[in-house]
Amino acid sequence: MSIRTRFAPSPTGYLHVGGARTALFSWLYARKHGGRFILRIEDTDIERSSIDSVNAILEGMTWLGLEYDEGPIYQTERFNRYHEVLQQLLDSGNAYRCYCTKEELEQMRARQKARKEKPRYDGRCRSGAGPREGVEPVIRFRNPLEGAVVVDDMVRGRIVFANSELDDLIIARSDGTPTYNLTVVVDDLDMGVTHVIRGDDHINNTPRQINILRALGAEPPRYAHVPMILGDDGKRLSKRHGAVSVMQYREGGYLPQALLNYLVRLGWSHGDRELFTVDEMIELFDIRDVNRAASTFNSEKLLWLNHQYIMNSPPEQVAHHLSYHMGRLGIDPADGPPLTEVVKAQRERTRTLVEMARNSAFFYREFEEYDAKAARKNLKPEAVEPLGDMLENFRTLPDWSGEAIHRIVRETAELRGLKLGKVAQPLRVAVCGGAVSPPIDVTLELLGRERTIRRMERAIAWIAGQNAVATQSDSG
RNA sequence: GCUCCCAUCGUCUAGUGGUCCAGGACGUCGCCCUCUCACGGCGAAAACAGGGGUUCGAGUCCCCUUGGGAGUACCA
Repeated sequence: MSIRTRFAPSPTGYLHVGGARTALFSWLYARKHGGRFILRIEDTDIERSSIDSVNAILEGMTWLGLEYDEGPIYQTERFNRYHEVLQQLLDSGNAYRCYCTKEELEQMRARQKARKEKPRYDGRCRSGAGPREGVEPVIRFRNPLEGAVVVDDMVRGRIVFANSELDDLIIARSDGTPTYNLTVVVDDLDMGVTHVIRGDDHINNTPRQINILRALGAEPPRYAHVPMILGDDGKRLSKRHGAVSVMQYREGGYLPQALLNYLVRLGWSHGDRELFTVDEMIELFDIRDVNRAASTFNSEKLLWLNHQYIMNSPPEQVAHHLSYHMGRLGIDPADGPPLTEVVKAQRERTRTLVEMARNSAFFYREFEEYDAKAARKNLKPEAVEPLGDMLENFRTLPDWSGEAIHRIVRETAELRGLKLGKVAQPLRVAVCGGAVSPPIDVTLELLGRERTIRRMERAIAWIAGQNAVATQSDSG
């Protein structure tokens, strides 16, 4: 039998990293076994679902490259089917109408809690309650009273639930709409899902779903409950923990590959390996190797991984993603050196694309002003002469190459009896505005002769200006 | 409260009864390289939650305690 997995988010917010990892695991499992991966949108809670959320989820999946083979399937389009199953359950006696009011149920729960019991429906309508005026009934599933449900979970092993712990859950609201536990069961059944891979917050729902499945005369799929991802405070990851939306990582300058690699290693490992291409993940991943314990999201390690991918991915690929961030800064890459060259020059010193874009802006447009600290330290009167020397040489340099530029910088230092840093640093600040850039020869080569000369002149003038101000205030 | 799940360095993890005075990675701290920032190289500190068993032998199996998490909805 060919394997079919699914990712079934409810569209009540963006795609967050926890959901993305669950989706990744499902996707990998299907890919590894040559099966199919289905995307299903669980939007039966009309109050809380939104089209914006659907789009946000789709956008996140696309950016990560988790393409689905079927779907998206919307549960709201399957109401006829759910009603059919509901009727079937009613007819077979596996479900019944319940006329208890919300108030009654709340009181029941309050009393149970006061007695330190587990709050649950006591089954008062189970043996055939008659209609009550002004009460639209809900439909409840008639859960077996005795016996146990055994789940052989692919990551947890065997879990046993006593039916006596379960109550008769609501499978249709009083407005007739089906609830989650019914729709998952029907959908997984209809869609031929063979492996349900989901967060372990669903473990407690599993025995109920299995009971419904059995009442329908179906065999349950295999289950794999993967652990949750916790925030820095040890609590379940949520919107309170800041950047948890997948798309926020795009904005933050992360490569989708890096996020995927980080996510797959959270709860799964293959010996001592840290870096996996997507193809390697598909080859090596096994749901049985997934950890049982919850893990904490560590932004520092993600940053390191992102840097690894920036350094080791093909420059063209990095450049492609970088152009998005250049665009966000209002920069047109046509106004300067090729982006792939910038990537090669910057990749070792920037851990995110946002950083790379920001630190490379000077290649494409003038910077507003010098970094105060860098200027104070390097653009001093004693820098004027070496800068002037180099400027003259640069004007007449026959070939504007890194080697030639490097030779001039080195010779200037030797001629003036200065350490290389004393010459290179002022030059760096002059052309890029700050104290940090790629090696000076690489920087100048990419920047081009025109811009280099203009900025050196500007720096020399600026130093003179500073000097004049200082002299003035001295005499005043 | 009740039910279920979980427990190796700060974090992610390796480890499936002996080869573990516990290995790797991130981070941290030294040193080296160096025109800045980095990259890179070398090195260091850092963990089997506690207690009982089982066994010749336990991080590895069992039980209890403790600590965390989830569920307990006419949410998914």
